[in-house]
Amino acid sequence: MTSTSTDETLLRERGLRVTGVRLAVLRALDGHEHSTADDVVRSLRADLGSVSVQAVYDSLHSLTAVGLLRRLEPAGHPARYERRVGDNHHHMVCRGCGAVADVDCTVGEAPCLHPVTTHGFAVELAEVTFWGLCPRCTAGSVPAGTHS
Amino acid sequence: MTSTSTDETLLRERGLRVTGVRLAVLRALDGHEHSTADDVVRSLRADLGSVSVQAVYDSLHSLTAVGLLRRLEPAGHPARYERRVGDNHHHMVCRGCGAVADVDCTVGEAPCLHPVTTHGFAVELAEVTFWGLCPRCTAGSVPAGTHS
DNA sequence: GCCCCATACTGGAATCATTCCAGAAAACGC
DNA sequence: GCGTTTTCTGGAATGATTCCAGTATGGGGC
Repeated sequence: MTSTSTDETLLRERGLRVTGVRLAVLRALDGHEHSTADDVVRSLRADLGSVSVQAVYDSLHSLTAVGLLRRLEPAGHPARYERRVGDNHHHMVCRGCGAVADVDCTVGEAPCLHPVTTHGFAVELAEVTFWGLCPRCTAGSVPAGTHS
Repeated sequence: MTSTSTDETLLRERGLRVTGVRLAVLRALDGHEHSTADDVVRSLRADLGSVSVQAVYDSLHSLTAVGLLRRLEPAGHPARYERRVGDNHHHMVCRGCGAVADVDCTVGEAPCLHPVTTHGFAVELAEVTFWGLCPRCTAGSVPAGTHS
C-alpha cells in the first residue's frame, strides 16, 4: 500500500479527487510504461473486476492534464501513457511492431531543440521520435517505408 | 499542362500507372502542402467531378510508398500529405488549430539526430515536431497543456 | 490498333480509437 | 450524515481509415 498512499498524496496535491479508478490507473502504469488505453482497461478489469472504458479515458485525461502522466501518440498507433514525467525525454518507436523505448534527452528540458525559422510560432516543445526496428523485428526484417 | 506531364513522368519513373486520380492528387497538393485526405477528396471533387474516398486513400498510399509524397501525422490530428520529399525537413504544429509549417533541418538527411542509447534498435530516422502556437492562436491565446 | 490481365476505382459496410450523452454512484467540505 | 460536485456506467455516436466484392481502365503484347 505504500505506493498507493503515495499516489493518493500525488492526486490530492494536484487537486484531483482520490478514486479507485485513478489509483488503479497509476498502479497499472507502474512497471508497464507505454501502455495504451486498452492495456489499462484490461489491466483494471483484472485488478478491480470491472471498469467502464470511459472511466479509464477520463482518468487518463485528467491525470495527463495535471501532469501525473504523459501521453505519446506515435503515428499510426493508439496513444500510449507513461508515468515518467519529470524530464523531457524522447522515444524510439519500432516501425515493425510499434514497441516503444525511452531515450534520454541530453538537454532535459523543453524545448530542447530550436527551429531554424519559427514562422511566427511561439515554440513550446520539441518532440523527437526516433523510428527504426527493434531487435526482434530486425531479425525477421520488415521492409523499409512502412512507417505508419 | 506542363506540371501534369512532369507528374506523368514521375509516376512512370516510379513504376506506377498514370491515372486521372493520381495526377489530380499530385496537382491538388501543389500549392496546398499539408492537406488531409479529406482536403484532397474535396479538391478532387471540385476538379474531376467525382472520386471515391477509397481512390484517394489508395493514391495517397501508393504515392507515399514510392516516395512521391510524404505523410505526417501530428498527434491528435488526421494525417497530412506533402510533396516536399527530397530533404529531411521537420514540422511545426500549432496546438491550437493544428496548422502546420515546414522547418528546415540543419543536417538535411535522416537520421539527423542520434539517440544517446539505442536499446538495440536500428535507428532509421529522427522525426522532430515542434509544438507551439501559431501567430493567430497566440492572439486569442489557447491555454497550455492542450497538446492533442 | 485491339486484347487481356494486372491494377485501379466505385460504393458500401466494417473497424478502431476515442468521445458524447444521460443517468447513477461516489468523494469530500461542512 | 448531507448535499453538491465530480466521477463512473453503459450505450450510442463520431471521425479517420480500411476492408471487400464487383466494375472499369491502363498499357504491354500481338
